[in-house]
Amino acid sequence: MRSATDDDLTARARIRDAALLRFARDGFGAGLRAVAADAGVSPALVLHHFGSKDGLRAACDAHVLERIRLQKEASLTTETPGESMAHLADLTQYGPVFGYVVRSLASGGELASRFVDDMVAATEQYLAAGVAAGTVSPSVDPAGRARYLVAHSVGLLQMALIDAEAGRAPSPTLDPVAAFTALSRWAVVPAMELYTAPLLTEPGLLAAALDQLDREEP
Amino acid sequence: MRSATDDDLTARARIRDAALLRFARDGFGAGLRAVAADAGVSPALVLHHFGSKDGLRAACDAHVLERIRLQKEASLTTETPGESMAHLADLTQYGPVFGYVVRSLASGGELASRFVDDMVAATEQYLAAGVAAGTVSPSVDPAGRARYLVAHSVGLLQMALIDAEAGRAPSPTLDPVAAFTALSRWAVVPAMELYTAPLLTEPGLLAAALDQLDREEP
DNA sequence: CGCCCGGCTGAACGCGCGTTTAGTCTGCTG
DNA sequence: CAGCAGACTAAACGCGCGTTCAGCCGGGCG
Repeated sequence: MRSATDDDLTARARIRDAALLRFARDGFGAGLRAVAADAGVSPALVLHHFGSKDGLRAACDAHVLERIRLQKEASLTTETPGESMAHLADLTQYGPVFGYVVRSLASGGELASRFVDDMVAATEQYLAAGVAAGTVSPSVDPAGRARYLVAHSVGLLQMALIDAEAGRAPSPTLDPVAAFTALSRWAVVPAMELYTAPLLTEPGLLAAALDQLDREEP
Repeated sequence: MRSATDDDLTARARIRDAALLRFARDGFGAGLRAVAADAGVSPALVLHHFGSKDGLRAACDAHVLERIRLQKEASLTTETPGESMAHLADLTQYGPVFGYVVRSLASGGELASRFVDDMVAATEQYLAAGVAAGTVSPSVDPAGRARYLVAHSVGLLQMALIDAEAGRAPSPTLDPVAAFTALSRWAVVPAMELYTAPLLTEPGLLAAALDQLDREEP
C-alpha cells in the first residue's frame, strides 16, 4: 500500500498519514491492522510508536490541529482576507485533513469541539470585519450569531455525509472537492437568498425573543 | 434491567425498545449482549426474533419510521398547524425515538436519509403555508430553501451532540428536553435575528449567484 | 393423552480486535 | 571491537463480538 512518494517520510509519519486517511474514510472503528497495512508496516509498529489506538487517534488530532494552527498563522501574517478565502476554498491542499475533520465532526471527540470553537472564533472575527466594512449587518449577539452560522456549516457537511452514504452525492471524506462542488450547486442560491432578504416578514420576532429571554433570566 | 411498566410488552417489543435506547445513548457500536441485558433476556433471543444485529437495527428503523408516519398522519387529519407545532415542541412524548433519530443523523444509514427527506418535504409544506399566509417570504427555490433550513437543524443537533460529549451541554440522545432548552437558550436570538433582518447588506448577491448558476449549466 | 411448535436459554464457536512479548536487525557510540 | 538503543517484526494472548446449536419448557391442538 505504500506509494513511492511515501518513501521519504519516516515510518511514524507514514502511519499517521495512513491513519488519517483510514479514519476519514471508514470512521474511527477502522482496525489497527488496516492502518498498518496501508502504511506498509506491521501492526505492532503502530503501537510501538503511538502506544495504543487512542494514542494514534490523539496523534492524528494533534497533527490536524497543528496544521490548522499553521494555516491560521500564515493567513494572519502573510495574506489578505481575499487570499485567505481563496485558500479555504481550495480543498485539495488539505488532503486527508479535511476528510478527517468531517469524520470527527460526525463522531464527536475532543478535536470536534476544539475545531468548532476555532471556527466560531474565526467566524466572529470575519463577521466583525464585515460589519466594519459595511457588508455585514451588526448583531445584537455577535458570538451567538457566529456559533449559529458555524452550526449551519456543520449541518451542511453532515447532510453531505448522509447523502453520500445513501449514494446520492460524492462523499466529503472521500472526495472533498467533488462533494463541495455538488453542495454548492444546490446550496448557494438558498444561502444567498436567506442572507440577503428576511425569511420571516414579521420584524418584531427578534424583539419578542429578546423579551422572552429577559423575562426568563433577568 | 426490566422495569415494571415493561412487563405488559412482548419480549420482542421490549428488546426493540431496549435497542432503541442503547443505540441512542451509546451509538450503533453497542453490543447485542448489552441490549439483551437491558431487555432482561438472553442474547440468543435477540437473534431469534431479529435474525441478526442488522435485522435488529432495521426493525428499530422501521419502528421509528412508523411512529413518524403515524404522527404525521395524525397531525394532517386531526390537528391545526398550531397544535402540530406544540406537539413537535413537546419532546417527552417521543421517548427514545428522538434520541435514536439524532444518533442516526450522526451515524448515517438509511433512516437518516429518509428522515431528512421527510423533514425537507414537511418544511417545504410549512413554508408554502407561511408564504400563503404572508408570514414567510416567497423563494426563488422553495425546495432548495427547505433543504437548506433542514441542514441548519441537523447542524444544531450535531453541535449539541459534540458539546454534550465535551461535557459542555446536556446530550440530545440522553436528555432531549434538557438539550433542547439549553439549545434554545443561545440559539433563538441569533435565529430570529438572522430570519428577520438580512445578514448581508449587498442585495445583488442572490442575482449574482443565480447568474453564475445559469452560466455554468444553461 | 401425545405431540408439536414457538418462545426461550446456556454453552459454545470462530473471528477480529487491541495489545503483549520475545526477539532480530541495524547503526551508532565508547 | 563490544555493546547498547531504537526501529521493527512474528507470534501469540485474552477478550468481546456476532452468531450457531442443541435442547428445555409450556400451551394449544388433533
